[in-house]
Amino acid sequence: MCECLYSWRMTGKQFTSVWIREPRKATSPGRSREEIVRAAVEMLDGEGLGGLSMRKLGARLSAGATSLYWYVANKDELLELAYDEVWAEMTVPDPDRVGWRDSASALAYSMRRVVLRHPWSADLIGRLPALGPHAMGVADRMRKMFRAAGFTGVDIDFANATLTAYVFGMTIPEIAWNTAMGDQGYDAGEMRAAVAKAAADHPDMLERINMAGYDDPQAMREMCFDFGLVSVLDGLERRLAT
Amino acid sequence: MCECLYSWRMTGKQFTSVWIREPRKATSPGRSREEIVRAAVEMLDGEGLGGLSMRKLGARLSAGATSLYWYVANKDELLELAYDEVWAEMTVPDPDRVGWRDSASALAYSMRRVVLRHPWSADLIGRLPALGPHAMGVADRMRKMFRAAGFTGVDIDFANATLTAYVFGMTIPEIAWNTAMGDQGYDAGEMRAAVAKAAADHPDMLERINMAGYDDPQAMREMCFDFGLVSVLDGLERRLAT
DNA sequence: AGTGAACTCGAACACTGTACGAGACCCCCG
DNA sequence: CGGGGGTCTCGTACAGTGTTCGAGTTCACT
Repeated sequence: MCECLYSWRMTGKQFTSVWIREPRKATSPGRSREEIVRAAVEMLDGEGLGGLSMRKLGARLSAGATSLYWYVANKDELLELAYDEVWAEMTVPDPDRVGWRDSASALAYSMRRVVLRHPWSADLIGRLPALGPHAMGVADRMRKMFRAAGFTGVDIDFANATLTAYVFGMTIPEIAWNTAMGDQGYDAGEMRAAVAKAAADHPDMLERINMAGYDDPQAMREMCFDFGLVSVLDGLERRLAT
Repeated sequence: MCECLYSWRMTGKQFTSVWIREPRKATSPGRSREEIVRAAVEMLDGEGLGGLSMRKLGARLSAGATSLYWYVANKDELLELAYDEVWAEMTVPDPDRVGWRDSASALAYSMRRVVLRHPWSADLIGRLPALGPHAMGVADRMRKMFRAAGFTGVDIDFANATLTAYVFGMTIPEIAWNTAMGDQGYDAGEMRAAVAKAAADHPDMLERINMAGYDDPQAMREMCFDFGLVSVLDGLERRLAT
């Protein structure tokens, strides 16, 4: 499963990001950066992170592989651009209308849904800088939300980081699981047996595996997410009390 | 920054893991699987995930590149093996002696430290199945811990997942930041200016960037981690009250 | 008509993981 | 002593990857 491989190129480059570099003067020709990013997102949605290659993306746009490099400096830069599109789909309800807790809760669920919808983004979260306009927008609204809740100073950012860490920390493995299982049909019994084998030395773990609910992991994970979210929000609320 | 690239091979393979497959009969020749994994971990520690290639690893062991495939089916499998070594370094104090809360807290800090020590593992967390003996051991001890705390049934696993999600969700971006900054000297002022540019449209975000503490991100992140951890543990404690 | 910028892209480079098959070693059995 | 036959090594080759380079094309404007 999880047939993945990564690589960090170790070129000692400067800290850069598409959002920081001076953008190329827009000239709106036939091909545009927007069009390229859109096609990239489609390709990523359809084939996953490994399914996107510059050559294939070029072919999809009826262009030579290396033509894209006119609009985009890097593949990484392209990924940054695509990544920001994902943030555009996350919604933060107005805390002044629904209260900060409901707002935070809705945001958490929105984040989870969006990432599940674009599984490739899970591999980018926390690894690519989220400095794009959409990511900034979400961060900004989150700050307002936690400020409305009563947090002040650095605590606003701490609360922010805590909630984000929880949501993504919970969702990332969920996606890995989904894609591993989604490749071919998922057989609960077979799966259980496989994991049981790995847990053979730990009777306590075996008990867990044989527990009710293991057969419907979808529902289980939803319950788990909610349990954790309520806990995190309770914990944050407690910070406000003192 | 973050000059990374990933790829998911899309071969529709079966769900497998080193820990599930029947292991090759051990014959202890000159080269051994243990030795290979040890060398791989060293290489990963030194050069990061992208610094490990089968050819280079082979060269380090004075072996041909493809010789390793006798001991290891895949690069992924090798990574699974290396990954499990990381779990071996995480410690869970006995909850019966120090109480579940201190035990959980110490574990969280231990996890963070270990992952920071092996930054490459952050790219594997939640993506590779953690079914190795060491990962199982930690999971087992965590179950005991939360059971000792008073959780029952699925709540044990929910609490487990919540804490893990928080710790890793907090630590993963921390590492991305570290490696991006570590490549060359980190200049606080320059960095601040760069991010400020990205946040130009959000005065609230700018306020954050100009806040005290932004110059010592190391200390800041430690405080942040603690803030979130206390919140999460408070939230979990609250689940016990009802 | 000429100039220079905007843009395209084929070829090449240096990598990657890994399948395959030929060979080397060595132990054991006849 | 003469072979198997398993264990193990590894050179070669293949199909990819991101990216650089430089030559070529198109086109608007002077």
